[in-house]
Amino acid sequence: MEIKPKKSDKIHPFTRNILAVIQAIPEGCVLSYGRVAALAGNPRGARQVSRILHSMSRKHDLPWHRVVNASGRISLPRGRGYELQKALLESEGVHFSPSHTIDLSVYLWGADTGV
DNA sequence: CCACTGACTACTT
DNA sequence: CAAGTAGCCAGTG
Repeated sequence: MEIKPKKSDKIHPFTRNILAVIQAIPEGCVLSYGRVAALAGNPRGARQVSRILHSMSRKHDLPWHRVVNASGRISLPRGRGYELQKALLESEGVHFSPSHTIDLSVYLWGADTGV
């Protein structure tokens, strides 16, 4: 029978790439929205990443907590997941700075020790 | 199909 | 560092 992609071909490949990228993030590492979007093939799609997380994280098992903004900070407001994300990251070995920021030079996926 | 929204980013003041 | 402005693009109503 003919091979049909079927299955969620309603969404753009970009959207699906985001899911793949996020699921590919190793523990103890993080990625910025812009980075995920770039790896997905759309360096301008940072905003879409957040949207996808909202829509897909419910049905997919996405480690959304490994996604932070370009400043290495959690974008979620307090009481809306901020503390949850922070807890999940710390549980994976990600340390936070005194200013609630993550050292991207150390934890950003693909980044070295910063040296 | 049009309008609005949004877990963003970068630049400027 | 904070606030304002602009660009960006897919999901939802």
